[in-house]
Amino acid sequence: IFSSSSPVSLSLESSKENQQPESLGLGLSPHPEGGKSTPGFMVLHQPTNPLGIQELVAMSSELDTYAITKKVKEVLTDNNLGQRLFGETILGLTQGSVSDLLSRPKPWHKLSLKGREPFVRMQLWLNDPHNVDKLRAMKKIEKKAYLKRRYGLLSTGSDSDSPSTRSECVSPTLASLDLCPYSQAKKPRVVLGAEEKEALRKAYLLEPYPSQNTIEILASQLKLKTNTVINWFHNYRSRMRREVLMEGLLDNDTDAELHSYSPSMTRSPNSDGEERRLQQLSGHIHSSLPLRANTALPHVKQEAMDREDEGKEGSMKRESRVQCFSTASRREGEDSGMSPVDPVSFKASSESCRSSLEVSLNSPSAASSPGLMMSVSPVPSSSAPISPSLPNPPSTSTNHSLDPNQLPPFQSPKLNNRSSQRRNEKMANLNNIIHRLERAANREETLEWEF
DNA sequence: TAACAGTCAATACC
DNA sequence: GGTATTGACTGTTA
Repeated sequence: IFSSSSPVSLSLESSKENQQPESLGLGLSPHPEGGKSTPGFMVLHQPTNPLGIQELVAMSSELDTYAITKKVKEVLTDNNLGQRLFGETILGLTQGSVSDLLSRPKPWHKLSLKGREPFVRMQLWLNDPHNVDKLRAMKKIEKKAYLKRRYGLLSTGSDSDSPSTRSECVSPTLASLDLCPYSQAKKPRVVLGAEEKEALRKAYLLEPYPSQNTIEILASQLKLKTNTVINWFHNYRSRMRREVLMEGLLDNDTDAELHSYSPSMTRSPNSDGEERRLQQLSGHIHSSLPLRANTALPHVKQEAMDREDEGKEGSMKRESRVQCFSTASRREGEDSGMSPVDPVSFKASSESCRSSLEVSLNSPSAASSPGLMMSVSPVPSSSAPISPSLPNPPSTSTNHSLDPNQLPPFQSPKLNNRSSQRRNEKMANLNNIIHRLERAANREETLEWEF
């Protein structure tokens, strides 16, 4: 995993003799710069290491983040150790972050220094021969503390600020007495409805980088705060990007790895309760977009559109969008190897073509726009997912993914949700898409990208 | 200053 | 009870 020339040589192979037990093991403080800490779990983080974690990170050569997370997951599950315990004790992260990291590790070269930190910590932890024992010890301590609290033996001492309780008030009684200064500051979490998400997703497909105006229109029509819409776009772009990175990572992986990897990695960033079910029909990021024609959508149309001849402009705009997308993917194909649907690469072309993105979200032109075309209809790869030379021209074709009647029959999610065969089909489907896009980009087949 | 990376934490899911 | 998802936030970057 580490090159031999690495100044800091870490290896997945645990080596007892070449490491200071505490410095390469659990001895690193998760927050060397005095950042937010996780009280109650610092026992194992005595700052005995002469090198700070950041130095280690900076000196470290490339790590195989995928191998590390895979190994960590293995160790954790084999030893029945939870992500929360591991995250708070070893990484200084919360359970959700750990889950995220473990199921969707970014490639090393795509990580910032800060982003590399948890992986270095994981590597150090893996190198520690007593890693599991230490975590088990922590688990015991936690359990004891929990029992103490539970059976009323809790003093106001250190137990009360353990991670499991630190976000709460000391007790519900105190909270009800308004003695908790944070109880009123808490905002209720916004939970977007399925239709809102769908509308946002469609808007994203049309315009991954919406203008302020578009954002405001979206917000008002969906009755959301503009910040919520902005955040949604940020998050979605970010998670899209990561998803694409993961696909790339998988692409380079062996078939055996593919089979053994966590099913969650093929999930799209848009998965949630309802959509998880839809993912039976469509595994990856593009094909999982539930584009139902009958969904109520906000009418997002930029003002300029009103001044133009929509009928004539419509098809031209669609062509223009295809052209833009093509440019983006060609550029991508040349450098990082990222997928052509990466929003970063899309941005340049998107912006340069922004004036051509004036498409009503619920207009027929939107339904058949190439942006939506990219959301491949949810058919298994075995049924020829994409044909660059589909017979129907954009202006007259009906997008299959928009027609609920064309969806495969709905099946119980539990029947095949974890089916590795289906997963592989989906992955093959995605790879097929990407390769076709790249090939088409290289050949400049800008008008044949219809799926 | 917009977009980003990384993360938290509420909540849904298994 | 553990894990995954996701809206919101903070700090960084270009």
